[in-house]
Amino acid sequence: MKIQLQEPLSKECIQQLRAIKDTMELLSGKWKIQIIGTLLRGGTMRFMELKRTLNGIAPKKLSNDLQELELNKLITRTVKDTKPITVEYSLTKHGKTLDNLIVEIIDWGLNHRKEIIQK
Amino acid sequence: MKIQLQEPLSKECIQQLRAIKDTMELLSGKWKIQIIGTLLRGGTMRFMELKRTLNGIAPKKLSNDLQELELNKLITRTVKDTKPITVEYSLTKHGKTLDNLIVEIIDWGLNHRKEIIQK
DNA sequence: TTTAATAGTTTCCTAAAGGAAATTAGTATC
DNA sequence: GATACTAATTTCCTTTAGGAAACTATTAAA
Repeated sequence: MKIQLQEPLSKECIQQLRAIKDTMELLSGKWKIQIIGTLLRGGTMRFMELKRTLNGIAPKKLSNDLQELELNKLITRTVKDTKPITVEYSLTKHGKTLDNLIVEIIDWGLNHRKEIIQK
Repeated sequence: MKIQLQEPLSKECIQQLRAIKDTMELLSGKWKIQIIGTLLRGGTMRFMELKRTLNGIAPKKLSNDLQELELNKLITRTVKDTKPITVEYSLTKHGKTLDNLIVEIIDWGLNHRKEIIQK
């Protein structure tokens, strides 16, 4: 019988696991990446514009997700003093840094579908 | 009053949204990326080895997630005919293509933590 | 004055994710 | 014969995610 001693994980490794957790908690769920991707394409958009483009999202969900993304400094929310009030959402500089990651996610997903289906 | 006509999303855009969905469904959850990341570092590993390294995972969860990853051709499961049975898990070639993506996720997460905390 | 658009919030419900603890079954050591 | 290690599976439970529908409040057009 072999007793396997466990080396404790290195600090670097623990940091990396935490980084994965941070990123995935932010991006997990059905809508968040779609919201960010839509804003990447569309620039500044209003609530109803987002709601229409993200076909099928419930207003509660959109509202909640936007709040969470704002808390994390990925988007800004600006209330315009127009006649019927309008609210504009756009990505922050920090939010735009998700561009590369989203491209990777898309590329991997496209390739994965090929891999799974045709073999 | 302006009526905003909606152009239907382009085929390319629909494909991209589907690719995001595919990738995120596969990687979402508390443990899957950690399992893949661990196998990327550790090469071939046994069930109990994984369980010890992924500090805190319930055996049921590990078992379920491994099955799901195997179904998606990201890992292989090999039963060894040893005295107490051993089972080895390792990444497929396809599974290893997640390397880049995971690096991006880690890098973004590290940077995000700086961005949020110190400002 | 009814209708519609603005941007949400509230309530209620279902489904999925995930954890804890016990169990299984084969083999091997004490 | 009791204990322990292998790799799970089973049962039960709580938490979280997310959807549907109704509602609020303001403004403006028909």
